[in-house]
Amino acid sequence: MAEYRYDPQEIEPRWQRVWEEEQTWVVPEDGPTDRDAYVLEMLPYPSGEPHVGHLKNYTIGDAVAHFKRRTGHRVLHPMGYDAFGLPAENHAIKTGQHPRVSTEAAIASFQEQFRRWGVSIDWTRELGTHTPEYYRWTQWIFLQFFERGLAYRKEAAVNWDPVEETVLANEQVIDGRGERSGALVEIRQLTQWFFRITDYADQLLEDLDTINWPPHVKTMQRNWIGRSQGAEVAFRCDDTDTSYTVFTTRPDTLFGATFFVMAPEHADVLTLAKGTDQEQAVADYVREAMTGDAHERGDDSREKTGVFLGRYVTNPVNGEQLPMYVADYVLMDYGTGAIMAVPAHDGRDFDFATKFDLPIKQVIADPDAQDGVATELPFVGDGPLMNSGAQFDGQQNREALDAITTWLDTEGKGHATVNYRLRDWLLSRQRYWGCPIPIIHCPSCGIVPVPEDQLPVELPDVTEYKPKGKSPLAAAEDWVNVPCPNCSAPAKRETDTMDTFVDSSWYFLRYTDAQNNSAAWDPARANRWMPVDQYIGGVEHAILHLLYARFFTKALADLGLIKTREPFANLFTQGMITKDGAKMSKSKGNVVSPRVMVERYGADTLRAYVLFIGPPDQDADWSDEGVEGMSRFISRLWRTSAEAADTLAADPLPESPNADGLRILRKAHWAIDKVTADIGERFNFNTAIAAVMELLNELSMAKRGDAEPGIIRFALSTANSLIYPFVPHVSTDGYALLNDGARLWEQPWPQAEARYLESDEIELVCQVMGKVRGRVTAPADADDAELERLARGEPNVASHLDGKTVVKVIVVRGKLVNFVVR
RNA sequence: GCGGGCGUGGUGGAAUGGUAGACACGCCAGCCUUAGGAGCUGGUGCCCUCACAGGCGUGGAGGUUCGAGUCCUCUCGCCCGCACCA
Repeated sequence: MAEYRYDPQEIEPRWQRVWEEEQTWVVPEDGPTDRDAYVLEMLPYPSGEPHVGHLKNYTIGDAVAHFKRRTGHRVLHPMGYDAFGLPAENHAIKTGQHPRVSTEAAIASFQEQFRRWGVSIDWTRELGTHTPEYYRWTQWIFLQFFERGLAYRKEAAVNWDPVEETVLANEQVIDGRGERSGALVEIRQLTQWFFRITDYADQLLEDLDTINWPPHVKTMQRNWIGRSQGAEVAFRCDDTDTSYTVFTTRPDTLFGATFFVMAPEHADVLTLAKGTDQEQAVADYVREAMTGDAHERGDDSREKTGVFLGRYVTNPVNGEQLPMYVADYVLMDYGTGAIMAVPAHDGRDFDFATKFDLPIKQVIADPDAQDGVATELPFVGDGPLMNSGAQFDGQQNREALDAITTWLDTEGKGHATVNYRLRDWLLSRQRYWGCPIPIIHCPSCGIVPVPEDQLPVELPDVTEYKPKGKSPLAAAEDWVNVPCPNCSAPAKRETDTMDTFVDSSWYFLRYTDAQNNSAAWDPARANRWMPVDQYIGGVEHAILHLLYARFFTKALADLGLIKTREPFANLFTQGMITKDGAKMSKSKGNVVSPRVMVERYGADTLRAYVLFIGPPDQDADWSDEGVEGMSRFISRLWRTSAEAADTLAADPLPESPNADGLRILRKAHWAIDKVTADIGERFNFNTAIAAVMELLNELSMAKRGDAEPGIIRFALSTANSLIYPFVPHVSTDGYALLNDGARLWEQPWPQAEARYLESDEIELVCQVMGKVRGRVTAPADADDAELERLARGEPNVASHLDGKTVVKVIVVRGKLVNFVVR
């Protein structure tokens, strides 16, 4: 055995050279289009060098791509880089090095590692979102959206990250802090660019039913979109002769409204208070609320604050006068920025009413309480209405909800409506390293799109990357000052850049036609490949990237540029690899470097290890010992193959194998069946690898017995063939050794033969009262009576039946017999 | 608070309602070796036992079933997402 030494550092580059020279993974655009498959992993953000999370991501994707190829598909499996972004820019601020330089160094390192790992990528379609060849089309798409009103500019209260000195999208604010900087976000009133993603709220929600995604990701998207069915109801303020609309999901509680609350940001708050003795108090409160910390304001355990406005509105259902308040627990950006308060049936309103000593009026009877009077308020359950006028009293509240809405509608006082939590996507960033927004501001023409033939608007070089409240691009005066494309008067370019999530919202389309210099893509090519058959990435993108990409796809479909309305037909979200139970980070010093590991063990061992560590959708903890174990297995697989190739006669499979041969043949077909299902029907890569381990264990010198050489060779070839999607190099090498140089990647996937999946004998489990008392060998085709007879004959079973009455016998053919005794 | 997920040996994890712990790590013993972070063989849930036989065992408590890790109810713990969203 000693002379067969597994050397991944020799084997892996040797096969990589073959695949590189022959362009094995390039998928041509000509040829038949049936059996096409598009396998895609989320593109990496290139920074430093790849980590084990990348290794896992691309290993999963590569396994799927290889499996699909060998089961007869033409597979598109491309790679690119999400290359714009803040880390490179922050690095530039610190060092003065152009972000392009550090980014491209990182890209080079990623390319080198992906090749070293042997990932089967069609490199002819490689892209970087930071190249003018790519972002030209990002800008073009922006202009298409602009023309259709899907991209627009408005002044709004937006999230300002004081550390990054840029605005952020709602999706990038976590617990009131900037996603990257961790700094408390401030609210600023700014004019910014938005995408009208809210136009697609319903479609984004409904079409979730048409795609095969993990349920928890769908749920997260549903919650984020936050569709609420309810009603808009108008409350009139007679003093000022104006009407205020509120949104409520509970029109059934309208009769219980006892006061009215507006958000501090509401435009009319100051006007309403004007001339009342509350004027000063309101002004003070609003100023305080607007400058306060947004996160603290969002804390629902904080005591309620607010101020009386000195005015009243009329409750449209009963004419009652309700005092108006301003309070910061009402948010301007949900609903209408004003609410009707029903303290008896809403916790927040209840807290406010208690603090300000406002009336609390129960209008839904508690079915569990005598007289319906709830023992504890607020009461949020269901029950019949009370105190709601003769017309509605006694009706079940959920039914009354519709009745009241209908009544409001006929009275012209309100109507049914739907509200969303989803906000339009704020895409402007006051930063340098991003895609320039192709817009020119002209003093006379206003907002003018850059004409298509002037694209791309290239990012100019600057020397100062640090933002000073506005984009660093503003300092590039030669670039900023341009004639207006309309009237030729002096005008200025937009100096904000786009959120990097814009870049990654359409890259999967570009791969289908990556080298096209006259269009973003040829619709025929995009329609050929789209949607992506299998998308793979981290769950951290469940909302941001995955929602944005879906929005882009729908908008582009409405523009007639593609046919598909959903980008990713199947989604797989991989779990994180941790070390010692913690997320890997430089500061913790627990980072495992794939580069170092691959140098020590070879790529195949690492690839197999990250898949064997556990189910790939779950988090898993890295173990150096585990890698050792995988290294032993891979090495044993190769050594056994190499030795068999040298020492065993290359016989065909025998007509009638001996007992050992048959056993091994059966094990091989069992493994084919198991691995095929584990890869093809689920993502059970860990158990697929375990099945190949079992097969190899069966082939050890001690266990192979008298099995024929032809069968040993076949079983070893099968082991290599089955494990190929995970460890392409070693399996290709072993297979070639065993099969006279045959190329494994060109072999069809093995087929399990039914006649070897069944044996003519089974092990019959014998139970008494559900407890296993023995096992006997039985013919596979034995009938129930025969199985019962065999089970009764098992000595230990017999002793457990002795002196008992058998009241029932359960026979499961081919499996077990269970005696129920008394 | 709302929504989703997860609790199985010393460890990672396997188990269409039908043999709990596949496969692997670790550990123990043995072989081989000048040596081994190499290779090979065997053992390894816990209790009791020389062994056989037995008892216990999938966070906890009930239930359905001939039979429950798996299905149902309640409960405890952990993780993730959203959260003053009217």
